[in-house]
Amino acid sequence: MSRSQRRQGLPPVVPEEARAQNVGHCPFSSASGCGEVRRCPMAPRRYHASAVLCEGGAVAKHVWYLRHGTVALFREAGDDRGEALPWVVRKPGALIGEEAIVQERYTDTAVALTPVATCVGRRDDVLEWVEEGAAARVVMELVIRARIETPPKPSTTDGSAPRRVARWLAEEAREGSAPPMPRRVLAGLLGMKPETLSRALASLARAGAVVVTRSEVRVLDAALLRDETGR
Amino acid sequence: MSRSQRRQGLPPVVPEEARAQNVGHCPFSSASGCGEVRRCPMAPRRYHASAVLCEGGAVAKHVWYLRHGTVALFREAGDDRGEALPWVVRKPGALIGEEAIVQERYTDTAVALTPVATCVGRRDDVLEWVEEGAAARVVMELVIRARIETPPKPSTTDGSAPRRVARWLAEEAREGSAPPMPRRVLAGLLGMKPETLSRALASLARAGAVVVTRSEVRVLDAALLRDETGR
DNA sequence: CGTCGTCTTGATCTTTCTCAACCTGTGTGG
DNA sequence: CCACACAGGTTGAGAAAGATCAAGACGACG
Repeated sequence: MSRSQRRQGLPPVVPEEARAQNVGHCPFSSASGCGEVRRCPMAPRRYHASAVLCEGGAVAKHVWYLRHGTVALFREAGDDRGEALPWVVRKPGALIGEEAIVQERYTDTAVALTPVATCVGRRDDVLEWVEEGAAARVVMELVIRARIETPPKPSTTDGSAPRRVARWLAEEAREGSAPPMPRRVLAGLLGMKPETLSRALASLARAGAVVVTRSEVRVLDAALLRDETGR
Repeated sequence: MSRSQRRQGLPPVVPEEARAQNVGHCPFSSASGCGEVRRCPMAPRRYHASAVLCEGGAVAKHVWYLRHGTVALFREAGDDRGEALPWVVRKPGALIGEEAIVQERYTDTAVALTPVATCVGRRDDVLEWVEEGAAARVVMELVIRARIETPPKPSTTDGSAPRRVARWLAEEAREGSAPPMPRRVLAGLLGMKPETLSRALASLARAGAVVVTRSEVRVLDAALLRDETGR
């Protein structure tokens, strides 16, 4: 796919290789050079695990580009005061708080799941900057990619709990370990309660497909996992 | 929010009023004027209800801007051969098949739920065109808006079936009628089986909150619906 | 007017939620 | 350094919700 972009003349803002390796290169720095003497408005900034980058409903002040680590997005479910559920996990190469480009307030609450390295930009700077074509192209590509990668949140309709868990592991962990995140977050992403997730993981462990510790889920037998996944 | 955009100099590509009235103005036509003598690559085209605009996995040839009607997006669930589930409904003012800007193939299958009016552009033209800043800005805004408006697909975790249905109706139908779509699609969006949706609607009808016919769901008592929604 | 697909309704069975107790690793203060 | 409290996670038993299977009703359309 990056081949076609090159053919079309659209520079791959985040080279596939870089994305794959989670290299923390910020695509904006290169984009900012295009045709105008202006510094990239995005400056490096780190957060510790469980830090809250932005809060849904709050006035938007910043936009982030995620270079390292993972961030979970929570959205208040309409009238569900309090209890916000995670609905997607952003990985390196994604934007956080990009809704600020289009509206005054954040829609989602963003919470770091791991220590996180970002580039932050002040909203005003980013808005001004996006008016030039280069930055807009970058943002456009990042947002489209994010939407492609975002899998619809599964529900009971998409298979039993163990199956959904197996599917997620097959996708996210492959042969290695699953990205670290609290059980309640993963449960939310998979449309089940933490207790159900716990049971599902236990059953996969019993089958010998995974090893589960409190802080890690490691895939032992991908084939076995696929069995559980399919059918 | 549109106020702030104006202040920032970012022209509102889709005026709020127009969006609200579902007026089918294509924002690209105005954007295409900016600074260059080039015609807008998007040409009007209509589809009948249940037409398939594009198929997930197929080589991308076009990108659509939706002016009138609604379109459902289906995604093949990993290994679930066949049985694709709808995961979002696009309304006027959204793009369809925008993944073509970033990759060679469509990710989702797009099906018209109603008669639909669009502007279509050939992928190559759109790619070329997006390289200029103006079009990229427009695309960027549309995609970000779409992601904001896309509610995470609810699961049993987000309340019982009748509750989820009530919530959806309160959001989508307000005091009037719900957007027309097959039951199986709505059921998919709400993370339940058609049978369950049917029962949920029946229970809301029994409570006097809605009137349900085979082809229409009309809200009678929004307050009652809200009761069902909350708690 | 008959056929077909979609939707509804009913009866049953499975799954998952719920509530509760218990476990375990972490961090705290004595 | 140890005891202890605490949050997050696990496990168990019971109840409820939804899925499933099957039969019928309704509407669209030829």
